[in-house]
Amino acid sequence: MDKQTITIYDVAREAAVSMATVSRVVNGNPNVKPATRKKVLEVIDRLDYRPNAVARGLASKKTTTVGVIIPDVTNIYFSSLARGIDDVATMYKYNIILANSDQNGQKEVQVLNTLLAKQVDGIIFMGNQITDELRAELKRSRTPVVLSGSVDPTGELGSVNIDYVAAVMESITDLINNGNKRIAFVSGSMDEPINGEYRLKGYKMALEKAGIKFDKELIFETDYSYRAGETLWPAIASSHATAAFVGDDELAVGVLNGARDAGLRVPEDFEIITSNDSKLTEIVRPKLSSITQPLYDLGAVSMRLLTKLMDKEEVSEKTILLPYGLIKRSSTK
Amino acid sequence: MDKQTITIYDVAREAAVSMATVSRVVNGNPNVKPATRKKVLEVIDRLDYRPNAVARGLASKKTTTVGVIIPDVTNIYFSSLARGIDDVATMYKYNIILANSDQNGQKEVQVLNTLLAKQVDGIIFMGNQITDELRAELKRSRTPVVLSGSVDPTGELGSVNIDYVAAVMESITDLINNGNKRIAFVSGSMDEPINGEYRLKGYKMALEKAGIKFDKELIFETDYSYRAGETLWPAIASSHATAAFVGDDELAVGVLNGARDAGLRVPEDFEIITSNDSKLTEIVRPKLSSITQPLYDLGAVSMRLLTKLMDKEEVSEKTILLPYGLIKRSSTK
DNA sequence: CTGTTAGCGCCTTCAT
DNA sequence: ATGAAGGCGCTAACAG
Repeated sequence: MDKQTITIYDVAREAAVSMATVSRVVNGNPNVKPATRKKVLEVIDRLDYRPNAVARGLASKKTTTVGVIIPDVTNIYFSSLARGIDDVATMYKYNIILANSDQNGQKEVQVLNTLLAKQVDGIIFMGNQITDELRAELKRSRTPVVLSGSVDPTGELGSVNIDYVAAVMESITDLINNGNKRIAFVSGSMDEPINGEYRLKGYKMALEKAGIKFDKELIFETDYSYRAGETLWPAIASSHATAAFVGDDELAVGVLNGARDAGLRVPEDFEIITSNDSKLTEIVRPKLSSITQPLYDLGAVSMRLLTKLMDKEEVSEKTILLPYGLIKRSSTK
Repeated sequence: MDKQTITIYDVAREAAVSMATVSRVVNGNPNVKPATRKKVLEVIDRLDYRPNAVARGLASKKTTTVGVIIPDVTNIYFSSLARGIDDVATMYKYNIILANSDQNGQKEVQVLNTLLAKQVDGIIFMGNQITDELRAELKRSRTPVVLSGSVDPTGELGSVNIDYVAAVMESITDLINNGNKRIAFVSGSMDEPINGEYRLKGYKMALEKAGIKFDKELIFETDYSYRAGETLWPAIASSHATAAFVGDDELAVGVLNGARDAGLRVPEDFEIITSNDSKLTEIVRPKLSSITQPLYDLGAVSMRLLTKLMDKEEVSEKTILLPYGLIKRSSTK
């Protein structure tokens, strides 16, 4: 009936010591005579005792679990980050409660609240938009938070990502150097700072430097999905763009397939450069040129930063930028 | 400093009732006079009180969280299941602790133990092999378990999947009808029952029915990864197979690209049929023909089954088979 | 080095 | 309908 009935008290009795002592050996407290430690360990083993993490959490006010809010695990970009997060979490003895939010402000707030109710020691948030309500809740709870692969224009939250402005500027410049004058900018909602502020800025800077006039007809806003890219193709085609920068790999693959299924040759007739360098870029044909960013590391570093925050260590910089690169595969000339 | 200091006790004092009453309204216990309920609710709102789930878990012995052991979130097949699991979990007010195992027996046992230490109310396990040790641990803990998308030959664990034998048999038959006599069977480790028993059985049955002799040279065992498929291609080529059944989509894409990069035309020169009908099958060119299985639903149903088990409801059948299908896309004639 | 004693915040009988 | 009291299993001072 009961999950497990052996408590620290049983061990104490069997080993003829106090529960405090048992607690000490369980927690690796050095103040225990080797002999009694051995004895206790033996009893623990014999009784197959396992500390109840919930009770421990209540008493110590630390649950060794962190909440991870993710738009959709099914998206390879986010799941890659998640994997890095989990690995580092495990390394530091934490577990993660994963919750999908679909980038929906409502759900995010709700999920955050249940996470806080569960007394998570910290939170990692993925999502490109932070509603005011969410930000408010986040601040009210005095729980450490770090954004993973998401920017916070205000800089008040910990975050780790790459220099989107520079990365996009570089990739656009590349496209320009290949002779393209009309370059489509395809992304998710421009309301998301990462698109509307950072990436767009990089795009504009590159154009400006090359003396090309900005044309808002070349800006395409849609979802982060394969289907969205495919569907978008006709519109891109009629904009007379000869190349596209795309903000998400799945989306990029959609554009790629849209173009090819329409009879265009990539990169001869149309060039594409994408943003996340996920597995997908190598899986499709032609392989997609991409901004490279260390997805796994982004997650891993986020979690590492969070551990510091949770330990109340001093961190010199709450906003960490990881190196990015540009890899030319076969979707660009 | 403290995460949250308002306790049920504060609310009780402010509302001039006992904490028992507050507990009652919080838990929706009907034995509370509407008037006092209203008063309490008001104070709760004013003080912005939120029940501490850890304390609640300790007292009630239920944490409303379930553990999910997954080989790798980054694999689209598993993440699709995970998404279904999380959605249903949310629906039933549960949260999931997600832990990656890499299908490594050691890690699985370890992860299982920390999950149990955290007093999860139930466990969903994904992974194609259950080591004896793991099975033993699973049984010892009296925690409900259901396998999601994984078979348990012994049938003692709850599980939800599709009829792999029939599905594979059907797809192989299809390949045979297209004129193929030498069909490669590409899968993960044959030690995994899903491959070595179920799928292989379907494969053999189809051959037998068509009067084709089984040739073990056509059996290829490898990892579930894109790279593995690509790497495997030369071997497949030299086996003179004219078609392949593949047990995993990423792997199948690897084989596909391996074949195409080697100059073959698919499906004219080589046919491929894969197993999971994940997003990938539609993303690549040619699109992959596949056994179809409701990935999201597999996860969702698993979680639903788990809720029943956790509630100690009677379940007529612990092994649930969901319908599968076969979709002919462009990698088969 | 080891034991005692309070809680941690909430649920749950048992009375009233 | 409501209150009082005893845990749930463990940590954390505080004494010795």
